[in-house]
Amino acid sequence: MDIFTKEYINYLESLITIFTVDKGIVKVLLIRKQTDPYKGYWSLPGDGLKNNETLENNITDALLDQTGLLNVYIEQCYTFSALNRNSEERVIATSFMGIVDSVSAVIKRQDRPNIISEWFPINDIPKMAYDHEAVIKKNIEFLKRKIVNINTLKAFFPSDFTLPEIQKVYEQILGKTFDRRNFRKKFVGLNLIEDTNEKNIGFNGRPAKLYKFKENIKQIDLF
Amino acid sequence: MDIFTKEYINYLESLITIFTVDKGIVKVLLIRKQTDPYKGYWSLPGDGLKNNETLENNITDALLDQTGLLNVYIEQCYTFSALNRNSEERVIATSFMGIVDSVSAVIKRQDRPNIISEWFPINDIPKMAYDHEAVIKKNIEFLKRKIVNINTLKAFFPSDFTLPEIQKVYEQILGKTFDRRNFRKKFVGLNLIEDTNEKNIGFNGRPAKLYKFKENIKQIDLF
DNA sequence: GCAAAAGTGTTTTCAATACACCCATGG
DNA sequence: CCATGGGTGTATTGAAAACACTTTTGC
Repeated sequence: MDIFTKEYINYLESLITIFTVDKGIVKVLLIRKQTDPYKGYWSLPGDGLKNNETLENNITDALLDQTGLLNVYIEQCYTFSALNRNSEERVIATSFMGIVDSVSAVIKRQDRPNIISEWFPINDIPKMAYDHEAVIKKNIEFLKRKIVNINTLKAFFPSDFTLPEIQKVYEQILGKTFDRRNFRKKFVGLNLIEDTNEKNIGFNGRPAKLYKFKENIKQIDLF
Repeated sequence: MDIFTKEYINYLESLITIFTVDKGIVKVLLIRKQTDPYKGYWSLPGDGLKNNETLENNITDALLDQTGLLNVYIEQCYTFSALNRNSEERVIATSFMGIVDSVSAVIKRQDRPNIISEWFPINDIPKMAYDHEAVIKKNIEFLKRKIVNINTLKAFFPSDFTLPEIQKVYEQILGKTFDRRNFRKKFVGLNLIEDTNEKNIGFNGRPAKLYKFKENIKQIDLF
């Protein structure tokens, strides 16, 4: 190949939309820009790609460095190559979608006072830097296709969960509502979960049963 | 950003798996490598990405230049960034999936005797250069998810088609068989196609009816 | 005891499946 | 007239949808 010349030099970055569910609300993790351009706007975690690392390593490292999140379930979504997507020089971005459970979501690094991060509900995204709003949208679309997969869902709920919780996650991501009885009937019928015989006390109303996913469930699509 | 330094310099290429259906067989377009490395092996069409073009423009141009194919339905699939995927220097590849109908598929450029291209059935792929076999696999998986979409299917059959033809395409890509009567019932029931009142003569057996897609059909998923 | 949210069962409806015979063409 | 492949209709099955009342907790 003769592509190792000046006009073929490109710069890449990885970006990630991390999802979690916080008290029943599906949220994404954003970082506040403290320098121009787009000072005060919000942005996705991510980093420039060095030529000795893979995109997957890069985004995993960036995530740990910027948010302290470890062992995050990630999937590659899309590569954005519009010439004007970055305001300065031309940078290509590969976006990822990530999921953390609500417990891991709170363990964020506090030793970086210059990194301000915050969880935002997916239908209440603040003003975003660069093309990051379009990136989030694309990644939400990706999640929409993936959430029907049992492993993707499991990333939200690695340990105990209630059926109403899971139903709410589906309803927010898929943008439609389900009948509680039919949802339960279908979900339990799939034989993927088991009752922990514990209850989700401390909330209004009758406490919901706590379930957990069985070990070694096979990869299937629900819905 | 401070990423515009030597260690952040990356080289990219686009690759595309073009699908078509030829006498009922789903095939992909490959190009024979005539120089080392991998001389005699087959490879996907594609090209290095200059820093003043988008991936989509790049792959469209490369396709026209290398195969003469124009107005191809394309969708981005995946970006491969393994350090050793290209045998020489490190090159990142973004793969696309493309579809052409059987009529357009034969119009290939003959003025490039040094480019040898050939259509191969998807279950009879020859020995591939670099990681292109893995790329094809990933792109076939992508097509598998996309073929249920009416617009993707339409790219295979922009004009007349028969129901047995479409059924065979589904069967090959999804890897399962359908009952002829049930397939027809469902497909016709979707109200997406209209009878052209012509027949597919010249083949063995009773000639199949020719249909065409209606104008302005809304984007839906079948199956 | 009242509000809030969760658990439970039955009926209906519609789509998916299974299945067998006849029809139109080429040779 | 025979081989080949395409077109058609019906009965069955199963999953999705619709729907109302009771139960458990917090306050």
